[in-house]
Amino acid sequence: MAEPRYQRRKQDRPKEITEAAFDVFAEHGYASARVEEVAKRAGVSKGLLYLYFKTKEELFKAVIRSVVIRRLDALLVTIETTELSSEAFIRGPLLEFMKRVPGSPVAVVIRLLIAEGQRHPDLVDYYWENVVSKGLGAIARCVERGVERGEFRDTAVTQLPQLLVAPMMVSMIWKILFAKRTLDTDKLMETHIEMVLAYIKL
Amino acid sequence: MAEPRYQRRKQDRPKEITEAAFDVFAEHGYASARVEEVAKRAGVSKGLLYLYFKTKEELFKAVIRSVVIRRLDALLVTIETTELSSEAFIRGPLLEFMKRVPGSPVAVVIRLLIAEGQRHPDLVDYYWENVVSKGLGAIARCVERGVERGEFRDTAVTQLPQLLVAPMMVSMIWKILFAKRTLDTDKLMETHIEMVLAYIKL
Amino acid sequence: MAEPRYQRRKQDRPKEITEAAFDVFAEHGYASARVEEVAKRAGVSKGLLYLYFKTKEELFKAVIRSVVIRRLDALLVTIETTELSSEAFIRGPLLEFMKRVPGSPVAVVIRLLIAEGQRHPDLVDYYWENVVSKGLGAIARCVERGVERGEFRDTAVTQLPQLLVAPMMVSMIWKILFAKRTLDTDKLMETHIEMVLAYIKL
Amino acid sequence: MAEPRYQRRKQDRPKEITEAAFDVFAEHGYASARVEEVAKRAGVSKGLLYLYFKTKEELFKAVIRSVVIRRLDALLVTIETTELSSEAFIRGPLLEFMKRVPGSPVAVVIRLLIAEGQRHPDLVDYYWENVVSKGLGAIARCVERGVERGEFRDTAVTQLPQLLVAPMMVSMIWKILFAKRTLDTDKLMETHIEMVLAYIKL
DNA sequence: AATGAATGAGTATTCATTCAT
DNA sequence: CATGAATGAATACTCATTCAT
Repeated sequence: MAEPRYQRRKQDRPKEITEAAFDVFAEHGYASARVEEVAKRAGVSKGLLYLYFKTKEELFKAVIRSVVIRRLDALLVTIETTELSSEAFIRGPLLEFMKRVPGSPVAVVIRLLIAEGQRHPDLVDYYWENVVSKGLGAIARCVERGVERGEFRDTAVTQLPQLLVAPMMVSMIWKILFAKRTLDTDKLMETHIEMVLAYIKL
Repeated sequence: MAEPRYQRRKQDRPKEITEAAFDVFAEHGYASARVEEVAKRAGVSKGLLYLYFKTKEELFKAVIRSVVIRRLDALLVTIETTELSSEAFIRGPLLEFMKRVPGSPVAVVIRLLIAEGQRHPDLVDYYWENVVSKGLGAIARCVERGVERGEFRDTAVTQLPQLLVAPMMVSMIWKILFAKRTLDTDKLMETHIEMVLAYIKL
Repeated sequence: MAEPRYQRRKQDRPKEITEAAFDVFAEHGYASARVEEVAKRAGVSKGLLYLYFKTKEELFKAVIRSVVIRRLDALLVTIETTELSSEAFIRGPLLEFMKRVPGSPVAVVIRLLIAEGQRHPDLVDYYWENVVSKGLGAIARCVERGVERGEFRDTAVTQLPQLLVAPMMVSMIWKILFAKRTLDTDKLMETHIEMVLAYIKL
Repeated sequence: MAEPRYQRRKQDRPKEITEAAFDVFAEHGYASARVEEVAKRAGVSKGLLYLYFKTKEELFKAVIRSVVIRRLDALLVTIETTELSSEAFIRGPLLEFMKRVPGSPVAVVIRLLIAEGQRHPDLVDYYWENVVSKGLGAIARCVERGVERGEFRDTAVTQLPQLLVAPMMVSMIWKILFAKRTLDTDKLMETHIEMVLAYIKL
């Protein structure tokens, strides 16, 4: 009767909890987030929460990790397998991806990492390995391939993929801090990409 | 030779305290910073600290403000009064300034604001008015002048000075989070400026 | 044989705590009472205490209220339903009641109210409505009935029931302040009642 | 030029301080009164205050004592030397005196004693010896004299002078606690005296 | 004598974590 | 597994008192 639901919930518990935790951390930051509030929002008792996550810190790490994994992989695969020219890829899928990031949970994670990173170096390492280094590596390879194919000049951009994503970072910070001051972040990123391409195209 | 327990330095106290507080907040963030440690580092009793700052929050705000004011004004004045061409100014003083920021206390303040901004909107407003809006405004005017003088094309950059400072933001975040992964932030900014100038120059 | 550290007595806790708190407030007054001592006497951790009472002030109010409610109602009912003559009632149940008050917890509450009333006007209001105004009202009605029945003259006593309870107040204050100086408070009240009755009887 | 004032102030300092302290204690009670506020209101530095009174408690005691002494003596002398009959004295000077008390500083002192008495037994002793026992003794003697002179019957009132002052106590407590509920305290005391006299007169 | 900056012990309150049920 | 009552260490803030000036 009600059992299937019960079964299902049991399976989903960790996810339900990290999702509730994500919201709470997003709202209050790590230090000011209450474990109790996480439990309440997850519809779970405090005790049960501690059954799944040994400490608040564990929970925090789980939250960061759970958000991180998803999104990126699709992009990475596309980069490796795409048949588009590098320019087309940058103008298309990459720009699209960058536009989505500042409003996504990733922005929250970045904020949490900036705030708490110093006290959780392993988390930063994790994030570095799974997101930043992978992401930047993929972009670098995309540019490289453009160079190899004779689309692009060989410029510092090949070594510094950060140059491509910089406006995404700015947009993210802007949304976090200055939400009430409008900024056309799409335009920002489009123009930036334009600029970069003008600079590197042969 | 014992240090005097009493010192009576009403004039210097606020600065001594905010400086100690800056260090502590920089290390731990707002929530995890202990008032007692601030006092200890300032070589002062907890009680005295509360004589100068009514609450921990007040102290935090004083710290943010004390860091903010200084640096920027010199640059702004230079922008308004310089006899350099816009290009020369951007390549010279502005780039220099941008290179210095990521390693300066401003980076710490940014980090604190990103972490705590949501709970201290007045602080964000303060920062916006005194730093961001002023700074971006000055850069925008510099570009504008370049356009007026026939140095530059009229591009989106005129409306989006964020495009110029984006790599500075990236460098800052990088230093905060990934200090141990080297990144040639100077090269990053130089290349970026190169790119922008190539894009906007007639 | 070690006492269990955990007890789980949600039902009884509030009463256990307010009772301990009553003792502590009685001994030290509000301001000098330490929450920690209340907890200790209640055999409870400080944290638990705050689970039941949001603040020390809340606890204080709960204590006052918990003492107030009880005692009076029986008397009030008796006054309304008694078949005794007013004189017999005053000489009997009322006098008995008055004799008991100065040694009862009510005396403590009065002391606390006198001490702290100014800073807790709502508590004074509460006490006024639930005790003083009810009690004086009932006594007034008792006298009035005596007048209606032709037992008593219509004197100022009808309007000023305080005249009947005055020696109870004196006895209370005396016990609070001058416990070590003996005073036959029973005799005091008996004589007083005698005096009043002599004055109002036809 | 300004010297005389300086001299004068020096003489008056203790009085100025205790007067300021009286106000502050009256407003906040002992525990919640700030020494700093006393100093400020006395127009004196905290340090100087501690030159005159070793501790807050000393200051408190000085305040209590300073208020106590005055008023009573005049009455006592009058009682001993009056040529009025006892009845006339009670109806006249004594009643007048009683009427003045509830609105006088004495009421404040009583409140402070009720609140703090337990922790300052010596103060209670002091008050007992200098005020209560003297005052009640004098009233008792007045009644006694009435008995000796054949004005009054020999009743319990002779032994329990509290019976005469009871409504004064009630009025005092009333003003302290229920200031906003009107009570004709003069009428209360007049009627009471009437009652007592009717009871004890031959 | 006079000041008020400085001290530090003391206290209410919070919250991650535990554990009897 | 699940609960939430219970714990207690941690921490911001206060205020009587001291003492260099």
